[in-house]
Amino acid sequence: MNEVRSQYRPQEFEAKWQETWVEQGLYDTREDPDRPKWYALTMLPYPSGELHVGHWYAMTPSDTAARYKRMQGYNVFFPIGFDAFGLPAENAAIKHGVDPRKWTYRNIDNFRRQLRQMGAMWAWDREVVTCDPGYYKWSQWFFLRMLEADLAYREYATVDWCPSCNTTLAREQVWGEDRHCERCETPVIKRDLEQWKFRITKYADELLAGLKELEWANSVRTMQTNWIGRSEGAQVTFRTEAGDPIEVFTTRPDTLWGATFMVLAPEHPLVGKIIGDDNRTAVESYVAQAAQLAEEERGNAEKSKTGVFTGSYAVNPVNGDRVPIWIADYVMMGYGTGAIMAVPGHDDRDLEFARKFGLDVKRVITGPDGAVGPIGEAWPSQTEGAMCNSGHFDGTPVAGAAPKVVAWLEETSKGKSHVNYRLHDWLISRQRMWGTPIPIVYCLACGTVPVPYEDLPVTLPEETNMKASGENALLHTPSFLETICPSCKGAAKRETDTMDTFMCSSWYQYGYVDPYCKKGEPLTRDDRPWDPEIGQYWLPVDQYTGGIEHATMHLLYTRFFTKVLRDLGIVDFDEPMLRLFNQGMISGADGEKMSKSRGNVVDPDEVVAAFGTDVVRGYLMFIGPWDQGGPWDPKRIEGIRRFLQRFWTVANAKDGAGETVGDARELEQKLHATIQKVTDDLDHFHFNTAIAALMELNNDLMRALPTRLQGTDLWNEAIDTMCLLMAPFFPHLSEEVWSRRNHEVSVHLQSWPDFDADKILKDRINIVVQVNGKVRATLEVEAGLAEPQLQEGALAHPNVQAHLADKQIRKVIVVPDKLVNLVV
RNA sequence: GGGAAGGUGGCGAAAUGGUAGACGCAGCGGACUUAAAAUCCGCCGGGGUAACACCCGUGUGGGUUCGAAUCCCAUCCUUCCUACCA
Repeated sequence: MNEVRSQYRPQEFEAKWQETWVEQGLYDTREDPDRPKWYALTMLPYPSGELHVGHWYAMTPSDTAARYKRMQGYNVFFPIGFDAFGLPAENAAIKHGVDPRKWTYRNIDNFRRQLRQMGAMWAWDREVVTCDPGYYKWSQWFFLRMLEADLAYREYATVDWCPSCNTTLAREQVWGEDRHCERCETPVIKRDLEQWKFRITKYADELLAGLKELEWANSVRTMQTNWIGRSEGAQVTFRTEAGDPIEVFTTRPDTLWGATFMVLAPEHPLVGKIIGDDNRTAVESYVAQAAQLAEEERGNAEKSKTGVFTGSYAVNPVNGDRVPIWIADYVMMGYGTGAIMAVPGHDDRDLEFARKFGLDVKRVITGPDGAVGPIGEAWPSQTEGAMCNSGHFDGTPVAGAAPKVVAWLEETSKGKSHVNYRLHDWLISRQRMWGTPIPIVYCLACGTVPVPYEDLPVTLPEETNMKASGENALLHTPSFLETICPSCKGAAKRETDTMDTFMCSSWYQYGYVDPYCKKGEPLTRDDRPWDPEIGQYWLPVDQYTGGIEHATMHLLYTRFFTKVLRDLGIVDFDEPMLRLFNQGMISGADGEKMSKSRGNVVDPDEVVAAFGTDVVRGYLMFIGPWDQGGPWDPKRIEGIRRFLQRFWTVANAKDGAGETVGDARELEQKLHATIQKVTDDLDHFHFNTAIAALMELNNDLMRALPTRLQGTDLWNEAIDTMCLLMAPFFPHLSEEVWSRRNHEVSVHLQSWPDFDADKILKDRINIVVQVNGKVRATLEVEAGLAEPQLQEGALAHPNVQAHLADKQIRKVIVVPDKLVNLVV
């Protein structure tokens, strides 16, 4: 038989099928109201130098899932595009003198070629490139609409600045304990600048509440919840003895009576005003020192506390206590009001500070034993104890005390209920040229003037004057910079900051449905960025897939953006992506993160040349659970190649069937069980176990190959079904085999196979017999055997009898078709 | 300090209350071959046995249950996120 077996040579047919699918328009997009739609979206790539095997890891399972939905009868939309603005292009321009536009489009060409090699069902007819003016004019249009709605604003504030990238960053792009730039890992510094921001904090509560509705992984929802950082409490006004108000935020209004001092952040605006003359030198040098200190050291909780007394006092509004005002860098200007009331009796940090500087410690909540004993350590419990030393609140149980105190604060105008968020407004200004220009003009006469809708897009200049210093080239490009004020027609200058590229990716899922809508026409305020009918059909996204690294960046921004679009009347839903699956990361063969410097990067071109696309796809899906990631192991890719070879062998077998009788019933059972298993696994993104199930069925077919089963109707049904089940994973091989079996219409236009539940039931079943829960025997019996017979069979087994010996059977547990447990 | 995900053979893993290790890699043995590659067949957690039996085994210690990798409590370790957050 060996001589009739042919070799599986994917290189001989993969390219052919890719061309055929394009010719046949197999993956062209059509809105079809008669079929249910399924919008499957995978995070769009940034076209850096080359496609990485990490892209394959993210994208091929997404494609498999999309293909599966399509075979189930959905009209599937699986678009692709390029997130094409960003610093690498600009850096290449500065370093090598290449035009960032040329650099980017050249990379995109290469990406397209490599993406086509995946054999994925991309909707190329709806491709989007975010650096095309036809795309970014809509980003500018959104900006203008948000400006009108007071959701975009300009503010002079302290911002994070990356000295290496020469630009400001959003809070979300500052990472780690040392507060480094997300891109280049340089620690950021603080700068005071006038910057554009989006009012994402306005949606904080809704962004929190919406998470409950989403079929997203817990980890992402938790990360967003923590990032938004909602805490309930009260804002209370303390006053200096001179009468200046100092607002503090506290989550423990029930401990107000225990405030024995106050602490301001060194950057607090009141600091200059309240310094007593005797303390001026000390305070000023402390503030100067704090400004010098890197955030990383300030942020380090291990560091022992430092601080300085201002010489001023404030009055505690609830009991009139005179409390000293200190300055210390453990209070951060960026959270709450930048000032705190310190309650050392009930807060560890305040206690540490009080001890170090000899400040009063007062207990206003009774301890666990009900005593108001000596202060050993801070007593932070919010559930045990009762208020004391707190005027008429004495005796109030601490559980539930806070709302009562807040109500009283409001009645007496000493404070008010307040919710504080960790979330900051989204800073979108970037001092870089390779981005979407912010459509604003600055005029000496008229001030800040938005570019009129009909003048959009504000396009980037063809030629730019790149500076080796990395300074924004737009500042040095007069053709861009110098303009005319839309309002007074006088000379004016354009905003040279561009938008954070997360702006582009906040709405790309909408851009895909109708790319570059209103080509060439002047825009108006009332235009729509995509045809509402097309949008109505496809939106929102049904299934999103991508890495978890975007949990508090892109995934938060795009949710915010959708809520804005809803409030602008552009979409009629609240959430952009209903389901989200986060794949893991593929690492190098050494288990380390793939990177050029480590030399462990796998080039997809090379492995595809060696093994073919289908093998690479299959290998990536077989590594392990998709959300877990794992190392690239060059040896294990052989396993998938062998599997596909064996399928090829089985599927191309002709004649040569042997004399032995195969078990048809067993094969039929396995066939239907496999359909069920693969269907169920694909529903849950369990690609690895789905492939294992396909391997099992194929192994059974290998065993049946030399029997008389080969060539029977059942055999042919099994091979055809294998083609269908394999099609989403291995689109080329299954198409090749399908066509060799004389099917005329593409395997990818077939329906997903159904299984027959009756056929999955086995005729004969192995029953486990346990004595005291330990397996002592197995019995092969016919399915559905009644309990008494099962029990009888179990007792009759010699090994079971040996274990029963002369013991008394106390209890018998029988699980039909599964096991008998004898308790003695 | 707070949170999330994990911990199972030599390795990637499977099993979500019912035969632990499916499927695959590596390894070992065999067939084919002058030989090798490829391909095919078989074995493959540890101890134990001539072979069975039997004993041990899912990070660790308890618990629930006829029965636990799976559920509960405690604890250790790994990875990630977050953090003087008031």
